[in-house]
Amino acid sequence: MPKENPNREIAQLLGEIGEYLEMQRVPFKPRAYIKAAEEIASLAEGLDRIYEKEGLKGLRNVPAVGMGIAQKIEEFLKTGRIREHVELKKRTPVNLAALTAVEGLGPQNVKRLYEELGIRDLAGLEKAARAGRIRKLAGFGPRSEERILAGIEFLKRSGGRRLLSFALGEARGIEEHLRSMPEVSRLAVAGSLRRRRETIGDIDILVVSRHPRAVMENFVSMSKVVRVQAHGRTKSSVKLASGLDVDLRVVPETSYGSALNYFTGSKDHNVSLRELAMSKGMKLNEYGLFRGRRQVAGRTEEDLYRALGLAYVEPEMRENAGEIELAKKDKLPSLVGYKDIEGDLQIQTDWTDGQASIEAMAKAAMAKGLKYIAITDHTQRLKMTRGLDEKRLLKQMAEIDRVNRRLGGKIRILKGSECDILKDGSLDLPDKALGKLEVVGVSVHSYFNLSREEQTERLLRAMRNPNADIVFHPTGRVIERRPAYELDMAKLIRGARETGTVLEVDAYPDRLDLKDEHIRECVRAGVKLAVDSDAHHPAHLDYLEYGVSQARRGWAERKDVINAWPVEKMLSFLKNGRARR
DNA sequence: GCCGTTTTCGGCCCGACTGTTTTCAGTCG
Repeated sequence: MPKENPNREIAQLLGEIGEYLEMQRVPFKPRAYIKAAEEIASLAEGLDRIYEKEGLKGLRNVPAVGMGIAQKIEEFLKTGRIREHVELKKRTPVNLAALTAVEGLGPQNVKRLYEELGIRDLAGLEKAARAGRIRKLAGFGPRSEERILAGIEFLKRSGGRRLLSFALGEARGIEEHLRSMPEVSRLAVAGSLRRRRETIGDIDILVVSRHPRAVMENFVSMSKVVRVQAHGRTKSSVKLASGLDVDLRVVPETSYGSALNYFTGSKDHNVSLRELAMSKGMKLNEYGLFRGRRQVAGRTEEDLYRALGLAYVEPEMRENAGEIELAKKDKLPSLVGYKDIEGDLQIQTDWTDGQASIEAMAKAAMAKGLKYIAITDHTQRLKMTRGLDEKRLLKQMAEIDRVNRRLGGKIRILKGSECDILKDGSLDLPDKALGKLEVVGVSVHSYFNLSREEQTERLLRAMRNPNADIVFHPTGRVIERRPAYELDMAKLIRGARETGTVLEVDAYPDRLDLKDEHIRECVRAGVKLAVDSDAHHPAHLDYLEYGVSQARRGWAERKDVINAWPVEKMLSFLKNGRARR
């Protein structure tokens, strides 16, 4: 298993320090630690590298990290531990992260459960709950005990988060169900789903209705609901058979915009908006933007942002990552749109491990409104996919010519390849063969465990090949299943810029590779992207949507995405790239 | 502990719901 940078572990330790301090009711400090932990967890670069390069000063440049926390990080990097964490843990020796991951269980309750029942971890918690010991504690009861058991069950089953694609499917089903009610006058899916995060913890749905009771009743009695966790007048919460939680909120029409904004998040984005509202002598909550008692905005999100002096911020950008500053200056990027994609540059067929013919894939793409696709089957080294050698590749090219003629120009099928990158960075087909293709993708399917230096050099060498146009799924990660191989991303992006190579945003639901933060770095560096479905079946062309979300989360505009361009412009860009190498 | 077009000191988002409470604490988003 490749070794990952220390960010995850440091984030966990700092987060636990925060929760321990909360346990002791220390004011304000807990939030500082927890905030720092969140920032670090989402940091692209390893803290070890930052510290190597710029020392304490570099660490302090990380958002939410000041002198105190920077020194704790330094301590960890030097000694492998943080003394304060060790001390706190000694006082309350529990597996804090695991216990507070149980829904409804926070630091205060963990403390009581430890002190009164000696519970230290999930196993102990489960045992005590099953034995009916928890309900005897003051402040707890049978319901809390039940909830704890259900929380443990969910953690065991799902690890807590699901893929975007999965959650989106569930959400759209519920959306359709509720929209069929005459009592529902407006409905929106909010939360991290609306921001299109790559994994989703729960589904948030917002409804405007004059008859909240009827909507709530219908919602909690849906057939997929296995448990009702809350059932109030304006808020209900259920668990679906799939294990996903769904929250439903009902608000009045006049609050729709502010509620949608509030429930879309992110939390950090909202906090910043509220602070901005306060600085302007107003107050923002889910019911509206208020000056004194008077509501000045909140019926729509647009009027809300306007009243705060901001340009409208697209949901995918609401991560408090600089978007508010840009919105103040009306300098937000104009994100690539879901309908901007003109072609798909990675498609497999039944020549290798795809399930449909070239023609069937082309027709499916036409039906989706695409103007061009590249057929990019695997190459010979990938034996299990019956990868193409030079001879079969030539045959396939002839077949593509035939299909193109048959389809009469209604869609253009480009000749391409997903050419394997060998261990030393050379490519799996001779240059002479690759030179005949219009779109050459290159990708890694072996030797995931090379050292960071070797892996980076391997990819750089592949990019220097005069025929390599695009690096497919550049980091190789599979969400929640396989971490990315070790890679110096900054170096790779520099290499892409120097060689004019395109980096892919692979839209396959469990890949989403590149990640949003890497996309942002590409955009900043002027490296172009290709958003591809990686389809192995006609239905997979729908995955393009997830790739576009990902690109939008990385602040990509149309000009950054080559397959959002007309085919001739796209091809001449690739040709220029080859000429530069 | 962090942070700064009110500030290097003095703030730090805000409301709903649950469970077990008789007025509220804990948790969540």
